[in-house]
Amino acid sequence: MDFSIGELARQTGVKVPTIRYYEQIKLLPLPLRTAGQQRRYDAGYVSRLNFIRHARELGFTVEAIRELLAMSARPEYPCKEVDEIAQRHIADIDRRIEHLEILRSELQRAVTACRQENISDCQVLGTLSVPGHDHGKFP
Amino acid sequence: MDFSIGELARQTGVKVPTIRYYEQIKLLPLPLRTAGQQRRYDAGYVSRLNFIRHARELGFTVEAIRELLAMSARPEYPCKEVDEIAQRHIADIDRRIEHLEILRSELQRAVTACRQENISDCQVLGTLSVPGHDHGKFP
DNA sequence: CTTGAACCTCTAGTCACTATAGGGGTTAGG
DNA sequence: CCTAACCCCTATAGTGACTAGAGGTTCAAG
Repeated sequence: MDFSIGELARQTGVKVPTIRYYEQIKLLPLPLRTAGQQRRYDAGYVSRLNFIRHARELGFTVEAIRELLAMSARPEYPCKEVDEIAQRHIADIDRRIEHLEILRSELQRAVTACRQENISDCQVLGTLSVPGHDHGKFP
Repeated sequence: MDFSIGELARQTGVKVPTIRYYEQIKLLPLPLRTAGQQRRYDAGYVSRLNFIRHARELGFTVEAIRELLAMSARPEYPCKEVDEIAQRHIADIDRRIEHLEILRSELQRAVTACRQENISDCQVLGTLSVPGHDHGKFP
């Protein structure tokens, strides 16, 4: 019923040193140990670690995940709060997507404009200087 | 004609400690110094630092920026290489946007499903466990 | 009972900054 | 010329979220 840290890593896709790191920063509770001090986990850890992994992939910080876990431990906690944290993250993701799209189009513009032989005529480097503000040469 | 590090910071939007950090990691050449050891910059630094700042905002690593700067220093360098680096970054940005959009829709789904009173019925936490794989409770 | 993969702890490194402590320099007004 | 206010200096340590390495121990299969 119990299994090793390597097995937990396999089941969740979280690397072994990362699991130990999560334990150290108290994202994961201290597991049982064998007589020889090796960690032994059960299914509960798989759920919790999957939750953590997925939340990390969604861009939640460890701090935010700690909040969510603390909430989930108290079922009387209103859903509204969880919802709020998630909403904050959606707004954040939107900002990041928007930023990346602007950057993408700027880079794309730079690249398609770049059809010269020499770097001195290449638009990419020029575009990387803030466009519309400064097109000077850097020494 | 020359100005202080604070003035350079104001002109570029890069913080003073970050400018010193860039100098330390050799992204910026050593500036002139006053008799009292204070750094003095000229317009060339503004261009170069604007370039660095913008490239960082575009998601280029310091290492990639170093490449670009090295290229720009040798005008005989073929534009093709610069183009290639930029293309790699566009591909990278595309992957990041795609990832964020998946995450966004997952979060959105979780939030709109969350209309219960108590966390025990809240879908957000469930959705954060990997959907389709594990909906167990974590202790 | 032996072997070897997997485990253990501890420390240090990564990236790109940011913050702090404890000083010294520069400039404008009096 | 002096002082206040503000800027600047170095050096070190801290951040987040891991990742890597050294050097030693344990467990399960054969």
